[in-house]
Amino acid sequence: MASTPVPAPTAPQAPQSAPRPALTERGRQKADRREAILTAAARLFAERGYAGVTIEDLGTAVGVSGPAVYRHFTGKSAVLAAILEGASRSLLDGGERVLAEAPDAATALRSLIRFHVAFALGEADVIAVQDRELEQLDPGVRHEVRSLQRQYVERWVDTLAELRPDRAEVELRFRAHAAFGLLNSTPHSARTPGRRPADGAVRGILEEMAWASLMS
Amino acid sequence: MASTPVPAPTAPQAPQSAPRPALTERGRQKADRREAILTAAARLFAERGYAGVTIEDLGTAVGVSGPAVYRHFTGKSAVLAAILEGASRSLLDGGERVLAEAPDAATALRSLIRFHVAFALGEADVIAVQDRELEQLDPGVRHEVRSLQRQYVERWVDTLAELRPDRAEVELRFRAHAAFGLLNSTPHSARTPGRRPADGAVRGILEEMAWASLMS
DNA sequence: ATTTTCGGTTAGTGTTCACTAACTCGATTC
DNA sequence: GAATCGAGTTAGTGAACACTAACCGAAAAT
Repeated sequence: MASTPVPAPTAPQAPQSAPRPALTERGRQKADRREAILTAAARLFAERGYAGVTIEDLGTAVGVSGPAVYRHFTGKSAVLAAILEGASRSLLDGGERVLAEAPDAATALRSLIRFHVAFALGEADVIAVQDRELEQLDPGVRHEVRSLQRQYVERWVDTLAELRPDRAEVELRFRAHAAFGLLNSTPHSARTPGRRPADGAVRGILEEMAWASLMS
Repeated sequence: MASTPVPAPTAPQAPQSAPRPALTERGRQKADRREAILTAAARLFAERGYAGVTIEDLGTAVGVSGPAVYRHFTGKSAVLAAILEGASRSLLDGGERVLAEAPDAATALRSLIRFHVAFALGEADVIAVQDRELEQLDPGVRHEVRSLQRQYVERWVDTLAELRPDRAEVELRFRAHAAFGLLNSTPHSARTPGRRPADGAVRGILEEMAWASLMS
């Protein structure tokens, strides 16, 4: 299983509302800081939970203090929203990119699994947050994120349906969710370091387990 | 796969410190209320997260209000501690009971899976909390819970090692964790109701997926 | 060179919330 | 039957924290 190349997980990008890309010095520094806040926030939210992190923590983590964060986000929940929207958009985009290149359903499923494993290993913090803190979102954003997640799941379900037309869609959807649970377990094991196979091996094992569980 | 009977998940029980079981009226009512608080707390913590639930919420959920909870627990974190200690103890006890009766490793693994599926489906709230809120515990209790969880995992690893002596222990441990991720995904799907196979089917599918992923 | 913009600062402000104090009243004990 | 106990109540109290106000100074625009 060293065939189809998998696109690297895209960095979460500002959803819309880039009022001025601004090639100016300040504009670039601002974008960098925003990105730094998002990365630090993902790590902190993953470690201590959304409610366990203060705005002050967020600022301190990137070397500014407290209310400076409000120059980049309208509030604490907007930081969470940006993380989760970015994650679900990256997953959906990546999934679609992967499917567009797959010649048949079996390859498609293999590629989806490879892509998702790469994402879960590369963005463990984001995955952990996405799993845990969906409920903390404002209703509007929550609906948006749920919609993106649903679309991503449907790509898996469609692919599985080609491979196992004998099975009901509702079963395939349930199996896809269970497989996500399996693949997204890496942040958990990552929090218990040391007791884990080498990084290269982890990829292969997860891919094997996911395939076996889905097709069993 | 309708053979070995699986013991029902034990209700989480008071860890130690039962200063007086007290067959008196008041004693029984107090125990009932304590139990009611734990059940309600598990549901609320699962829904809104530990930090998203107030002591007032806990009281209201069982028909008393606010500070009455302190008659049963020394504080909010003690409620979480009781839930997580109960859960990890139930899992370990159940796992050991199941292993004691298994004639061979293959049956043992099948029984472990059946037991864990039953627990995850029956105590979805507790499972969700155990997955998400471990970090919120006071260090002492956290260490205790981690130790119990570790012992439970080791039962799985030992069983797997008999079936797959060719594989390194560290891989088997990683696989066990991934399988837990798969099995513990049910609270997630449970939060998205309707879109899920009938309860009877869910059991079988999860058991099949877990077995396939572990033995692949 | 002057004005404007804006990402940063420190110092509040109002609210939420865990926990405590003081008391009440029925069940338990003597 | 009187004394005690203890699970409940309501009314604080203090701390943490999201967010705002007012100001500052350098980069950007004119």
